[in-house]
Amino acid sequence: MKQFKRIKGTQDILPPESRQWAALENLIHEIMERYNFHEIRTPVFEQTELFARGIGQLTDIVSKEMYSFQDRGKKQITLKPEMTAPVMRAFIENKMYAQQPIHKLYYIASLFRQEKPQAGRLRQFHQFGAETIGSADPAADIEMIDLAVAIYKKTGLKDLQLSINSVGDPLCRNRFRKILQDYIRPNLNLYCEDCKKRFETNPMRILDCKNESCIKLNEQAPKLTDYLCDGCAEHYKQLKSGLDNLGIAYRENPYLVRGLDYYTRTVFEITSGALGAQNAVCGGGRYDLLAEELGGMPTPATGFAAGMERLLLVLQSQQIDMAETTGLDVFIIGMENDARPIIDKTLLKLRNAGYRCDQDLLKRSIKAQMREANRQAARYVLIIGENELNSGKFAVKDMSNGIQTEIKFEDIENFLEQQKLI
RNA sequence: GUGGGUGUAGCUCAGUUGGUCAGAGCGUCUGGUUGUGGCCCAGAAGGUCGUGGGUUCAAGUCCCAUCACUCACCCCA
Repeated sequence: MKQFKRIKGTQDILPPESRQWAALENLIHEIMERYNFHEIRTPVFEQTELFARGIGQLTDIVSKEMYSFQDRGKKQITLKPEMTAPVMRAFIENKMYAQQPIHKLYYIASLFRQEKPQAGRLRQFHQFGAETIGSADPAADIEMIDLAVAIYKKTGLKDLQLSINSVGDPLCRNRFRKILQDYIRPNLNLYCEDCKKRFETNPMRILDCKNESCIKLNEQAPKLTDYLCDGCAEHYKQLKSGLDNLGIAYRENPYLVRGLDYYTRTVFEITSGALGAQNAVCGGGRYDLLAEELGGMPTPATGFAAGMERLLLVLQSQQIDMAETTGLDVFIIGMENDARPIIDKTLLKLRNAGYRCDQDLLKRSIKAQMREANRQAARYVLIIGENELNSGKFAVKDMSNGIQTEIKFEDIENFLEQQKLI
């Protein structure tokens, strides 16, 4: 028989690994609510055009990485490759601006990008993130960075690096673009092939090139932060002093350019040395023009997105276990068929009372069942065989010390109560 | 799309210049006195050595192809 395999770039998250995921998700919910962000959930797919318009036609994501298809109604559909555009779409479509002037939203979502998989990069992957829609104040950017840092800190992660930059607004960016092109043009033929292509389409990216000779050529290159307009410069200055005020360490990286077209002013990135080549664990920034681009009223906004697989990889490399491993409170071993009703009722009663309990479902020998109880790290084992059926008492074994006592069937809950397991 | 690496029991891997090479550890199962775990001991189950060709008297072991996985480039979370 043919066996099925998962699609390339996808993963099965199995126990016990799934416990790490649940712990991380719980932590995200907790911190987000603490910062007064509220969860938003959007569909896994959207009209293709939403992403083409929102993210930018020329970006790698849109031009070559989207999972797009035509549905039976001949509509162009795309599995969402990122969350900011869908969130903004939902904000506009649901007229959320009419409820109140500012919305602080967060999400945990599965995203899809058809790239070649490698360490820390999958085709179906997960991000959590937040968006503050409605505020142009640098305070919103500061809170956003603070929020991301707070979540990482809470996981116990160490050695993360925060990089920040300002990419200005379209006016100062276009002005800078010409200045930059003028600087590069005389030496353009010395740059790598990729950069030659970028020269017209996205010259800012040339500054971000990792090619050694390009890095050399760029050493004296002008920096956008030196050419910001007054408004953008002031915004950037306030961002930095705000981070200083919170004691959040950052590194200014004038060459930090993000891959999505919608960013304005603030951009930032958090990286970890513990990862391989895909070391960006979080990226974000301000996107004041996206709402208009998607057909809404001009609405300033800022946000970030963080990769959960990558975060979990770093946690693993730093040997941080977020999911406390707890064994069972009670494991019930039965040896007689007649014990079935008592086992079932006891389990129901104890589970309702909040104890973690289980039983053997394979009709195994008592020895095998004891081994199972041990494997499950059960604290107490209740044994019920012929003798116990006759006496109306469980043989109760404390697995931590091997001491065994007898407890009446109906007294078992009181007994456990006294042990203060919960 | 481009390049590198790897594919042997459920898992992690040994398998020398082609000729007891089909193995180890872990895991699983069974047993080590009557109805009792962990440690220890004994035993068992489990693999057409990714797949398909080829070379050879003989191929996990060489050659070719193919598939899968993986890492890196590009880019990104």
